[in-house]
Amino acid sequence: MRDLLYLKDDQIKELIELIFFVYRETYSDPNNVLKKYSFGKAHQRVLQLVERHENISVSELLKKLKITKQSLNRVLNDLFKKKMVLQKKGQIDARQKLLKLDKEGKKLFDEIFIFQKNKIFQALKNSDADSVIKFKKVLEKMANG
Amino acid sequence: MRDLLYLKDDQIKELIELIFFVYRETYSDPNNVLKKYSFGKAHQRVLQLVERHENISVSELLKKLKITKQSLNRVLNDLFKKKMVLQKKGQIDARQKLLKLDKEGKKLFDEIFIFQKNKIFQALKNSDADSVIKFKKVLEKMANG
DNA sequence: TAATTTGGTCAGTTATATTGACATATTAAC
DNA sequence: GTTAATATGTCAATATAACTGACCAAATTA
Repeated sequence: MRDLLYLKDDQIKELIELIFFVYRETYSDPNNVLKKYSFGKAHQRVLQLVERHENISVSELLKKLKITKQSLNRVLNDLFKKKMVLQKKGQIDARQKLLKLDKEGKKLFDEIFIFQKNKIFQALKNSDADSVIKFKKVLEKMANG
Repeated sequence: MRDLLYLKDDQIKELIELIFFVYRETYSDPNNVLKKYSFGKAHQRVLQLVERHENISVSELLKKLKITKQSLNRVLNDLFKKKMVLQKKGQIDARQKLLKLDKEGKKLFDEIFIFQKNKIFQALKNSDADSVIKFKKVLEKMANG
């Protein structure tokens, strides 16, 4: 393991702690919004991934979420029932189910997004563009386990 | 809400997605290590917080974790039984139980830390110091919900 | 003394995940 | 054209980490 001389153990431990807090704050339920539909964090994550990746297939979604299809299916069926997500057959491969947000899903996504955006803006209002861009680049490097 | 002109909605959505992935990757590895003691992520988080904040009280721990004391107590009792965490009465306030890592806890913490450190080094080996420092500063701003 | 804080505990419930087994339709390979 | 692999779905049982609500004891503060 090559050493990063500017990164001491204590700083790494701090980083690890911070990542937990930031994750939790970013995803800390826009609770009241989700509870209206008896949805939880699992539904929120699916909504967000489907929004970001329109026409994503179930198996691609599974790879991103790293959960079992049984778990995903429970959540997905909830979302279908409440008209949040639409499915259509894949045109190239008819076995695939391609997913995208339905009207209700877009509404709910936006409602959640407003909370998150607000929170991020509050946090970053005094940060310069360079910092935020570098922040995102480092995040990208760390995201691909 | 003041606008951050350099941050478009799509970039914020990307950020939110990345934060999820980074959290998961940072906290996912040490599973085999934890399973040896039938511990889970909940135990890991307590270990890490107690390591970072020696002599933390139960109520401070609760504030950081944002879970109920019933949840924490289950985890904490597991850790006591396996000699991972030590408690001592607060000297100023005898109601308080101050927590720190026991010998076994230090060993387990280190085992987990090696995984996480390795992963972070892999991710950041081509990043300059400035990026990583700015990354951490932005994280700090975002961590205080 | 009375109220508050710190911590613990019992019991029941919910949300999200797991494993394993099995089923169906579609596509790819031989 | 049969066989194998892929994409998806479903039933059932289990685990984990959280929750709510009720209640208790000891120590500190007002």
